[in-house]
Amino acid sequence: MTLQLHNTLTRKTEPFTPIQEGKVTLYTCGPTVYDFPHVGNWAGYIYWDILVRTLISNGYNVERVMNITDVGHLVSDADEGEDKLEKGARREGKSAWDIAEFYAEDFLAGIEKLGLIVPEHIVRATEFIPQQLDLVRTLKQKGFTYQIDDGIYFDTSKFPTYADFAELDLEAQKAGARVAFNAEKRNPSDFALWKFTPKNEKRDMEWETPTDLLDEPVSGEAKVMGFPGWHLECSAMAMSILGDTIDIHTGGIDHIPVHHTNEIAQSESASGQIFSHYWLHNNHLKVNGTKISKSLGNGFTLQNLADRGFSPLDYRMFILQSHYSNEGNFTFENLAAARNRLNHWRNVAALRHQAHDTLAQNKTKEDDPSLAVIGLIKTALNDNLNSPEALRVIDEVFSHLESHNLDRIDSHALNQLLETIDQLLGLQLIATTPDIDDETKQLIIQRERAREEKNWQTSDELRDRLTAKGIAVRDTQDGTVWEYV
RNA sequence: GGCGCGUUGACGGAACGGUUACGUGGAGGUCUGCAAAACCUUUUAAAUGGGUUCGACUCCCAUACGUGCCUCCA
Repeated sequence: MTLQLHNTLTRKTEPFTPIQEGKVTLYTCGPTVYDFPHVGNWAGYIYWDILVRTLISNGYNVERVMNITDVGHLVSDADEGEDKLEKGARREGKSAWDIAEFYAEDFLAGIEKLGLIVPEHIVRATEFIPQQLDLVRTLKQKGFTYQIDDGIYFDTSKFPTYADFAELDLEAQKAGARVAFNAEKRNPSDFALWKFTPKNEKRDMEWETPTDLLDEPVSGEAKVMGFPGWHLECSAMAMSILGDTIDIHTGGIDHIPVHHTNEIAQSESASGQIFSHYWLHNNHLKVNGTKISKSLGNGFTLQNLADRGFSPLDYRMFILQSHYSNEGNFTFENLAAARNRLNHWRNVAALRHQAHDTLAQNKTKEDDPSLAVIGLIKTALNDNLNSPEALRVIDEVFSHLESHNLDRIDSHALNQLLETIDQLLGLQLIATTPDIDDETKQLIIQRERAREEKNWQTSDELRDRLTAKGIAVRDTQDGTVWEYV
């Protein structure tokens, strides 16, 4: 099956065809680094990691950009207009730069813990200020911008297809708007490309506004300091690194109506080209049936999970159990179910240390269930990243393997299956299931001897010693099999 | 007020117009020196009401409930 993806642009699941044969350019909207990422944030990154792995398994060379938003992402609550980074800095008594650095590092550490493939380009908004200003300049020269008191704005009425991507009803929104909008804006949907630092205010992060971007002097000041609007960075980074048109752009569904709509407007207005051929959006994760929000305190972090005894890979398994377009529900009970499933898989993976590859010669896909299922896993993922289906077929083959005696298992084929699962799903089954040491093996052999002599007391003692080492044994018709406790 | 999405068994969660999803948990059983694991069985599955159809969890309509977004909130 060729790769099919659901494209938000067309609202259809369609075959994937890259611009350039054999190569995929991919942009993933990354985090705003003002706090620890929570489980909902990570869910998206896990799903897009599966996308990358699936693309690679289809033979594509993937070049991927992920941004780290370290400036310009404003809050909208009571203290409207404030920058999240600056706010975080005030909260913690540090500078915005310190805040960005700290949480960016934490994010990168999380990528490592979850076994996510690191994007080729992880770039920070503050490293791309000149490119962002260039983009504003181009838009200004083409007549898409205007200046008001607090910044330079994009005139969405100049981009006739503005409402198409999110299927917005701009008139209806105008009528029903809850929040009073900036009266100086020409259209309610217009958004800031570049904001001016308010008078009598000193930001940690600000840059001089090039004079050629200004329609008129601001309050007679010689130097006008400012900072980029939040949407600008993604367009500037994507186009300057990957080109005017990219293959795939991913993000959370919340980005459809505003952020991605604005990205499309400013990018396509500047370049005159299609910005991205495919747009993929992950649904949001709920916690205990409700939205994740700061005020509820339900935005669990990886550290919160670790405190309760759950590993990042347990969480990865939990996420893969539901489809990226499905609204997931996180509870610790469900996470425990995922952990149990993963532990079960690890014990199947451990069978490779105990089986032989005597059957390996002349093995074909038809002969061996382990090899046969590899194709099924790829087919599932090629069907719009259907990870739950992939897990299902793995469960089936694992169940099949377990129900047979060891001598029916081909360790060579099992190894190949495990490698494939690790490549496609990143569950690190091989890395987390080392062989037992020689001393432990000796204990198992001694116990088998004791059992042959029907010396139950000795064999039970040996079993206890093995348990203390974290190894459980089960006695089958053709010998003892060990597992991790 | 506007626009949208969802509602599957104890819990999570897929596919599919007609066949046991699968996983986790509970109960019983087989096997076993005892265990464990595995296997088998079981744990009334499709919010409600209509319709289309030979046949609907799967398509259409309505109702209820839940939920998301509405201009800088993952």
